[in-house]
Amino acid sequence: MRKQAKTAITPTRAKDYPVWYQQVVKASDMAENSPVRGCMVIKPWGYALWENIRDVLDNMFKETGVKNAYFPLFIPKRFLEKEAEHVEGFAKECAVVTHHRLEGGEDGGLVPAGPLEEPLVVRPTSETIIGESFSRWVSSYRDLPLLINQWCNVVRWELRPRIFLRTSEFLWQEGHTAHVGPNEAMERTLQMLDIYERLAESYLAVPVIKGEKTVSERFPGAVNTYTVEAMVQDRKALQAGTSHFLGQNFARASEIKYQSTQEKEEYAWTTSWGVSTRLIGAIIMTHGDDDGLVLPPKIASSHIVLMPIIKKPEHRNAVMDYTHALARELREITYHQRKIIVEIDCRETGGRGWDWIKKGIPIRVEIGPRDIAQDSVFLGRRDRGPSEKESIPKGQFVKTIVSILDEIQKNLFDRALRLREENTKQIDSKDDFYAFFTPENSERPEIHGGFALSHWCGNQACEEKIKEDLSVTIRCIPLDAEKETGTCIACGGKSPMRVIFAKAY
RNA sequence: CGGGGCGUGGCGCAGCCUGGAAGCGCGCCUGCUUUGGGAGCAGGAAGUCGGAGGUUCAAAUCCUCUCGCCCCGACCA
Repeated sequence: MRKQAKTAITPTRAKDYPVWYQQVVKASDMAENSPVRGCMVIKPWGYALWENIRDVLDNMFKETGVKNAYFPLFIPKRFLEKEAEHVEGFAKECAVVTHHRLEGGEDGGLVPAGPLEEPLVVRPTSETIIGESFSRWVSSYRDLPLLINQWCNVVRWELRPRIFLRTSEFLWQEGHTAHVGPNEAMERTLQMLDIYERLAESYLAVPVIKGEKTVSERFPGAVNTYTVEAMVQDRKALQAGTSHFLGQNFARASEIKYQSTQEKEEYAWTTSWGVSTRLIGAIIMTHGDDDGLVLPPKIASSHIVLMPIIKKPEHRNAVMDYTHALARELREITYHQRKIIVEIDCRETGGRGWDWIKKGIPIRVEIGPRDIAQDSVFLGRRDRGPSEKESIPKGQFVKTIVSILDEIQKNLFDRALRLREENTKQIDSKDDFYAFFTPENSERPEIHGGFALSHWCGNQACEEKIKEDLSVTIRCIPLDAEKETGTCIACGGKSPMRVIFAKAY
């Protein structure tokens, strides 16, 4: 009967997922590209998400004894050269500062002058410079464990940037700890992984799988790398956080030594762990729909927008008073350690409701004279269709707002989990495996594939072969994987367990 | 950096092949009208057609170079 249902975002996810993603970022007013390729301007609506993620994590870290500190942006080049694998891993993507001054050039422009004696590298990660500090801070077993975190930006020169997912500069937190022994360090590594899981699942409503990375996917210089992997709506894997057991590699490189109770000099055992603004990309791709962003209430930039409906001037005062009174009432309510954030949108245009849908605000409330007469509000929820709105008594709304938000939060998680489960397959035959990861339309690949739980013999060559053939990699070896013998999907050799294969961001 | 696609008001697009006064939809501003759930009518503001050269009487349109964005590949949180 009606013209086809319009979506607020074109193209839709099914039509062109990458372009859809960019349109959501734009339409939700979260961020924009900067004049510098690969960098982004994070606007208030996007930055608020980061602040909320930061607050949640920061508290969790501190509950486990971690302290915040700040280390310099610039790292002397020789520091990066200390750990061989580390050098190799990061050398290709480092920004290097070689001068400390600009001088007037011939054509009125500026030219770099004052060359530095030793070039400075803009931190791609801070293991080396923090290691240098740690080496001076640690001398006795009594100084351990040393538990430090910093919130900062880092730079990794990216060839193919994607806003929030892979930018040349991004914001993150990097935790660095030093311990007396391997067990304690490993325990910390996994403890932080648990925190990332908790952040992802109970705050971002993003289901994740904890696992260990294979050798080829490991952090350069690490002994083990652990990850939380999410599946986003085009069924690709997204690494949402990593935690590394560094063994004594960096302690050796940076001379982090302590005297043990036996009066022996020992190298410390270290860890590092981080999550970045990439998480915002994970939120967009996990929950967003064809009408735009969908924000999980627990970390939403704002929770509710109130939209007064004023058709006749004589109603104005009554409607505005009612709206402001409701806003005051709502702002007193605490939702998971945060006061509820209420927006009031007084624009008198029809499209404003859609602006808020595109921004992903969990709850929209329309308030007009008729509602006021019944002392009720007209409510729209972002986990439901744009026109599935209902009138409910104001008192009830205020009383149940927390549980409504919780319900939305839960619905988003359940929906995301269902998507992952529906697209996770145990695959044992090589043909099925190749078919699973091959689109029907190779020109314009449709959304296909997912997570394949398949056997792998542990041989790097097999992993490499799959990657070459299909651009599919082992996302992780799940920590809770059951021991189950089988045959390797690539070579047919013996395999002790299933791992997760997927295309990845 | 290699292959493919695309850059036209804030957003989405047409026009380009065949050169001849910059258009459409949404949004924005003003006014009037209007069951309260993506309103209607009328008027209006806003673009050096990504940038630089060139061909031409005339370039959004043809040619060359360049920059940016998206996809595929190499690299990666």
